[in-house]
Amino acid sequence: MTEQARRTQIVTATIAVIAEGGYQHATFARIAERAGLSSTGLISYHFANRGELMAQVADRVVATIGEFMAGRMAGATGAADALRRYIDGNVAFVETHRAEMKALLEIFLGGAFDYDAGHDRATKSPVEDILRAGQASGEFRGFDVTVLATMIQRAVDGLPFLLTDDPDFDTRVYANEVITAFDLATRAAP
Amino acid sequence: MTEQARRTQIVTATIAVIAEGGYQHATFARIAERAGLSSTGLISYHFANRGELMAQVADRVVATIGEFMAGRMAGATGAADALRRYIDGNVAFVETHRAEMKALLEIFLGGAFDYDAGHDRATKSPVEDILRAGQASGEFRGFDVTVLATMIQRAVDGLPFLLTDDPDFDTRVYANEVITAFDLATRAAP
Amino acid sequence: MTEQARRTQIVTATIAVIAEGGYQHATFARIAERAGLSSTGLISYHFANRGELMAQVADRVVATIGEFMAGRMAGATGAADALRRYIDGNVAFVETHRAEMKALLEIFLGGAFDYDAGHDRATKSPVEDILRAGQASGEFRGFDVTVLATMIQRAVDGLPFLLTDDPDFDTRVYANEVITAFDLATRAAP
Amino acid sequence: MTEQARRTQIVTATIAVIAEGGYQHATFARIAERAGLSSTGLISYHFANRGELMAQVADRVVATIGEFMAGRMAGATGAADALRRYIDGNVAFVETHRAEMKALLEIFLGGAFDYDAGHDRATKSPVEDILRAGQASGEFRGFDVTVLATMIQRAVDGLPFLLTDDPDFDTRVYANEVITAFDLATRAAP
DNA sequence: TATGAATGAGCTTTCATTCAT
DNA sequence: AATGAATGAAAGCTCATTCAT
Repeated sequence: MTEQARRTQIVTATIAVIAEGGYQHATFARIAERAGLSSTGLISYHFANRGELMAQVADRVVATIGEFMAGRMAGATGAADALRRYIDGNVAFVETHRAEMKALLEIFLGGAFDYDAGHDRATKSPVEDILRAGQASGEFRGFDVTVLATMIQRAVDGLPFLLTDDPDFDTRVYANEVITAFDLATRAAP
Repeated sequence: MTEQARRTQIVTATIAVIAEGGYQHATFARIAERAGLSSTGLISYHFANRGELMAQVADRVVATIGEFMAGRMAGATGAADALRRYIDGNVAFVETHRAEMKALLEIFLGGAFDYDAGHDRATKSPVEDILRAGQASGEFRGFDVTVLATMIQRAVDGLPFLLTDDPDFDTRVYANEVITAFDLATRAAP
Repeated sequence: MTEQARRTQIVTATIAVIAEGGYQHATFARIAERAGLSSTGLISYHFANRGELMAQVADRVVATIGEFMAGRMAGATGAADALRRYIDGNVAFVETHRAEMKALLEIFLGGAFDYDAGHDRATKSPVEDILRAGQASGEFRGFDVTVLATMIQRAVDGLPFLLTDDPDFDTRVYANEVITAFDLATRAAP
Repeated sequence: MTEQARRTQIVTATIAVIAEGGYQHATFARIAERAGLSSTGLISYHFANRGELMAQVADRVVATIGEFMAGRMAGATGAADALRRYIDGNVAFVETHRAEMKALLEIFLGGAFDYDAGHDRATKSPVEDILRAGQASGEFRGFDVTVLATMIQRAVDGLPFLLTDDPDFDTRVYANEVITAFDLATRAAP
């Protein structure tokens, strides 16, 4: 088996284990079992330490989101439309990649792992870019970009937790309500 | 030293340790060291197990928030005003109780501890009550209450994380921006 | 409360706790709770250490057995009759003092406590005396006294274990069978 | 070192430690020290928990007894002869496997470990089978099988304790006396 | 590249015992 | 004589990581 394939396999197993039992529950033993590995030593062989494995998991999910969102954002007709697409796309991603999203949030919140800087750069920046563009074009009013970006990102990231409580919650309702709310909250006065 | 005083002291030390290093980092050894205890056995002596200690920490913070917010909410002139006070009060609480708030969020997100039911009842319900009242009085438009309540709570809970990244961020700006945004997002069309 | 009364109370509680949960389960905390004491320190105050407490428990039960058996053995008409009374008396004691007997055996078998010397002197010797007397009088055949005494004592001590497995086992059947068996096994050839 | 060899080594060390100091004394630390292991974690690595280790010890000794006794019982010419061989075989086993036998008895009597069901099935049943066969063939008289089986098993199991008190006691004398006694106690009237 | 046994630090928890009051 | 908080050693167990093969 090639090195790359092995790493991919381990990362995939890690995502599954985290999504099912949380960050704390995701021990090397459980990941190895899920991946069908013969030894936990194999994980250490391919990743320098636990932190690197978790970073790779985060990277993979962030990359997957990036690809997914790129298709969703393409052809946006303006900042308001872009924001709408951003929210809708993120919710759509959660619908189809619930485990990945859960794993990503668990890793960020789960402990010693300090990935926040990278996270922010990877996830908050696009929203801030949209917001700034909308203010420049006059579509959006003059709010604090950091605060609104935080609010939007947290609204979007809140869906997996809501789904954990109520797995049958209608994600389309969630998307539409969040889109409407931030449309009202950001648009420039007429 | 009286039992109650000791328990209080241990809970206080636990809050500090969690706020600094996160839930996972908060081992009995570190809590004991921070509290100046002679052994971790003293923690077990006063709390049945780790879960009970964390539950006590959560209870204390929730109670503190409750008292604080009761004073802030008193005299609200309507749903819109109540929502404004709710957001402003929560932010004000974070300003003065940064460690407590961080600890509370860490415990909820941090692992095996299943306090979610209580948390929701204690924190989401008040917001939902305000939103429903505003819809009934005609102050608010006809949004989905669960979604908006989730958004508001997550916006408020996001501040401690933002402060972790940038400890000097202006919390008044945060409060005002969130208040304005949700005022726009919830108010009924004229 | 007088010192003697307190010691008696603690010994009584210890017997009850051991009989219910075994030697290992009988911690100072559980004994104190059962006795209604305010602190485990009170046990340490009245007994030098755990070993002394257990020795006192054993002493008390042995003394109780001794008194009980003295009445049963009085008026024996010979060695065979004495042996019959010994077995019957021991079984009768177990019937009426199941907890005490269980506690005694638990202590002997339960651990670091080395009470065997005293136990043997207190419990095996009487049987050996009977057997020797029977051989001297010609009632018993010429067996090894130590071995037969061991067999008899172990047969008698086996009842509590049999009762633990099957609490409804008929103790009278047990007594009569053991009496008959050792009558046959010890009597001199005609 | 292979897993099986390590498990065997740990079981062997556990038998030695129990035989010397009793069940309670046999902590992971002492077992590891006796086996020359680097840490107690190695025991946990090979056995799920303390109970499983003790069960393995019991299983090993029971299996060893079984093999030993199978050779001894083969070719028995009747129930009386089988009983003689059973007693003699058990005593012979104790002669050559004193530590194993002590360990087995300690584990059964030593505490939380509930192996009784298996023990009874493994050790009491064979005796009961012999007794029932002897009653059916007319070799034995009409006693209660459960009681006599208990007596015989306890007589046999008593030898290790007698040897603990007096290590030089002649085991052949013990075997012959027990055989004679139960021969007299069980045989049918002429 | 993979194995799997081994390591050792660290975890929570239990407990008899001590001691100031 | 009694209290009850405190102590500290020891327990079983978990886990990421190492290493010889």
